[in-house]
Amino acid sequence: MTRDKILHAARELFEEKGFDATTVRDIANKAEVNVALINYHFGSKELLLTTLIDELSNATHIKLSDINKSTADPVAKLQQAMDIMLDKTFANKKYYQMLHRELSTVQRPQLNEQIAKNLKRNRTELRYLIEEGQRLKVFRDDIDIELTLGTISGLLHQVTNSGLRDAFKDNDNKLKSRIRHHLFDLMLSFLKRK
Amino acid sequence: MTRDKILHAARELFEEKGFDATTVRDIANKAEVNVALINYHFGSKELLLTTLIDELSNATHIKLSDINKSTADPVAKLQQAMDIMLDKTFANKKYYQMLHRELSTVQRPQLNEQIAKNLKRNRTELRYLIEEGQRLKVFRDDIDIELTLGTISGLLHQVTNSGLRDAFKDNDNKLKSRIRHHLFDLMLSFLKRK
DNA sequence: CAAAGTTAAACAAATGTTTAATTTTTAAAC
DNA sequence: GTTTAAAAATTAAACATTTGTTTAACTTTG
Repeated sequence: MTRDKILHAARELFEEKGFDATTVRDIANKAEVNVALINYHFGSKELLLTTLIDELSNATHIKLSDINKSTADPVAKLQQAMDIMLDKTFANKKYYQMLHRELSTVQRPQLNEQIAKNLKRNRTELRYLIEEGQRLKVFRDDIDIELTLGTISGLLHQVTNSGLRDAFKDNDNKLKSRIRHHLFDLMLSFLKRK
Repeated sequence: MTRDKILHAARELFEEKGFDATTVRDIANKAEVNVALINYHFGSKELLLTTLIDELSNATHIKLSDINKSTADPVAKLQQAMDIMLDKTFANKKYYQMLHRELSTVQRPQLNEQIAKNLKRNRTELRYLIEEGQRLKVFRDDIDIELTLGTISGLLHQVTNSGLRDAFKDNDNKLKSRIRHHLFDLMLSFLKRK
């Protein structure tokens, strides 16, 4: 189907080169369809991107709510959550790269809203998980939760955006287990009551 | 001087809207000079950016080498270093935002090299500081240094790129001291030997 | 007067989008 | 099952802007 061919080609190009650097003709060529079909099916290049993100937001969503429902202890829950986040992040590295790249621009403000809302969902669940750990007196309660969440997403951002150039000599699996270990170590030595 | 007027206008526009979204005519208008003068003085729009970053790299460089030379204990040194990094980061927020925005694109690879080299200087000094703390048996030596550095720069990246939207309701000074406190707390509970 | 600096205009290429014509698909009528 | 007409999809071409850059004439400076 034409619509899907366009979406597929657009995803690859937006993820690879970014929205601005990708022309509608690039997309049309890769999808092997006529240029005009992009505007015919999506209205505009920008609406193509919004549609794409909308459709991918569910597929890439990091679902932590199940963990919150379980009765495991806070430490185990946090580890599960971080594992899932790591998996999703690595599985959709290019996609997150694209989101952050687009988020860093100031044009298209409503698209920024869309992306920010998208990324925010994970934070809410993770915050809840930490707060629960605090209520159960397992985690310290004299910490800055917002910045704790920022620490985690900051590190994951480094993963997706190759801020870790040197560490990136490793292959993905090796790197993932390194980050996993570091993140557990870091967060637990910070969060756990002494 | 024309050259400086252009550089000054270019900095403001690149920091605000980004390189691609800024046109040479934007720059010429803001600098109140003729468009052709940009190419006359700098050769091209891209060379204008490289020149700008070159000239700013010294002004914005986070100089940690003095700290490394001192004889203070590792904890104090680390705190000093993080203080300086925080100050520089806040003082040049828009500038770092621009660097990371540009770094996230894949066009202009040699410019990426330039920026990466620029950002890397800080990491080297900080790594040395931590390694020294390890030699003095003050810091743990079973940690992943590369990812520890990534954690710090990841958090600072969140600062410059408003990944901390919610926390950003605070003014800069309030936010800076929050981050300072969090960073000290986080890093010391992670790094210090028990 | 020669070199450097400045100007307005033109240039060439690329961009997202629209148009108008043509083909294909859909679905109802026979 | 075939016909038929409206709707949907596709096409090539054109369109209107915008872009960074160059040119050629000029003014200013040393």
